Amino acid sequence: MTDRRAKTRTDGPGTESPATSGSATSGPATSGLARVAKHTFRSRIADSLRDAILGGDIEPGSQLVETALAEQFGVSRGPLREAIRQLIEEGILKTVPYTGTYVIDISVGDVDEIYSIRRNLETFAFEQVWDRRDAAFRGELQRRHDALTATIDAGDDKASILAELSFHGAVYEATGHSFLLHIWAGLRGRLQLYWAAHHRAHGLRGPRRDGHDAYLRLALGGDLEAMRREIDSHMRRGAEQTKAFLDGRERRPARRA
Amino acid sequence: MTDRRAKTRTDGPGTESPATSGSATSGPATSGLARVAKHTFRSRIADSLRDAILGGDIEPGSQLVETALAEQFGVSRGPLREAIRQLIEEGILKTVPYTGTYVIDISVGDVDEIYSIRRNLETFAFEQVWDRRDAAFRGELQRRHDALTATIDAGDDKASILAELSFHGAVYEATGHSFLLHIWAGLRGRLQLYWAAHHRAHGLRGPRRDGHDAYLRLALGGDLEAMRREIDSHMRRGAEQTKAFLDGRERRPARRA
DNA sequence: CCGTCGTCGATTGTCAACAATCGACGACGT
DNA sequence: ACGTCGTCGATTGTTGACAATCGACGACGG
Repeated sequence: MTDRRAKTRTDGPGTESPATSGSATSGPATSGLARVAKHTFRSRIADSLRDAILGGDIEPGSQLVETALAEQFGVSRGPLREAIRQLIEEGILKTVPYTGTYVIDISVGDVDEIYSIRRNLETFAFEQVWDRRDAAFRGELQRRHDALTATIDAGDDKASILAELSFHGAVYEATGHSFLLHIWAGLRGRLQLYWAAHHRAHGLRGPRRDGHDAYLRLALGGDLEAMRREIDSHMRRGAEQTKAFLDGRERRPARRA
Repeated sequence: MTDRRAKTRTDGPGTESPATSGSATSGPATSGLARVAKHTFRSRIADSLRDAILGGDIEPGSQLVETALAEQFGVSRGPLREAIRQLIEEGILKTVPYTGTYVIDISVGDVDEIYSIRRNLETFAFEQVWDRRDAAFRGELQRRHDALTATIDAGDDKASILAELSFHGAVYEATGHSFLLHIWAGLRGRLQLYWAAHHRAHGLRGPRRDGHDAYLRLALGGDLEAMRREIDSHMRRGAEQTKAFLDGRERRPARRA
């Protein structure tokens, strides 16, 4: 169906060299020909299903039926099950043997975990990058911040979620730290899930047009300690905001440990 | 002939697979009755295959053939492929469509990444736990340190690897931070892979009988800043040691980008 | 009226066969 | 002798059918 999907997801550690424009690896000059995107059903199903879940098209906590999904995707259950297994390991699906597969349910306890670990890792990322912030990095950060502001001005909430994640992701990518990128992919998925649910429930996540101005200024500045404090407060605000939203929908109490 | 129930195949290397995972976390009051261990082939294959890889029974970089593995495990390729997909997402296998599935190859670049992120996360874990270190935590840490020393004295290198990982894992478990535990599982796998390769190549990883004495003393003490410094130096030493080993076996240069 | 148990539909788990693709070997032409 | 191309074996990708298990509904007996 939907071909040519921009594969923005950096999968496991050791895939390819991201942001660095290098490609100066020894050997034959890469003649500019893009690799021809091996089309295997499994990978496309995984991408498509992940987008549907993280984008909020499938309610958190709802059950996925293999036969129905397989027919919907137009494939057999084999590749579908492998895609499901992949998403389970990514942490956005859960399965109970012989019973069912469910989209993970979001809880306030998870929010604290996600934001606390995110504060730690984002600080770590800035420490790694701090003395290597070149013009390319600064330009990229500025560009993504502009894109974020543009989507907010346009009122496109769904795009603003992706833009904000892209903005924060810039630092992780700049580190060139593949394992860190792998962890960030997991964090990003959770955040996207929370925010999408928030958006679906309230319509808006909040104004926050200038929510990243200080963040950007300090990220481009020279005071690492101030940047640490900004990350700290930024995460604290984010966690409070997300938890407030989740507390408001206490329809279903803690159903999972 | 359709009766595959009777097959009592040797479930791969070692039957101690369900050892380390279960009883650590504080679950609901287990009323004495152990859960009946849903036996699904997929999960057992995944555990068994992971143990074989991380334990060093399968050479890093070698290819896994589905048909051969399936026959060896006595199951069909379906469950096997799902287990493989799971291990791929865990980061210890790689696959090239229509070509092959390979155990990840270890490289010196990865070691720097693993130890740098591990230093950061282990510090984070101690910060989280520091003011909540009760008698149970101290006892558990002491107990695991004793176990580690015992395995070293016994000359059981394979067990000492697991004991050291268990010792360090105590802090992560004490945080009760599920996402942090998830990340630690990935780190632990990599470390186990490195150390197993080291052991297979050199026979020993080094003396280090007192390598964790200072670590334990500070972890039980009252100076968090000193603990931070100890983690820092501990990781630095570990990274240097592992990298030195990997540099020594430069038989096969970078075979992949 | 209530508790217990058997039955049934739904869903996941597993299997064996078939198709698509890749890498290498060897024949062929120049 | 060398490069090129077709063929073949090996391996993974995909499929549809069959078996095992779970949860719920309803019959039955108290």
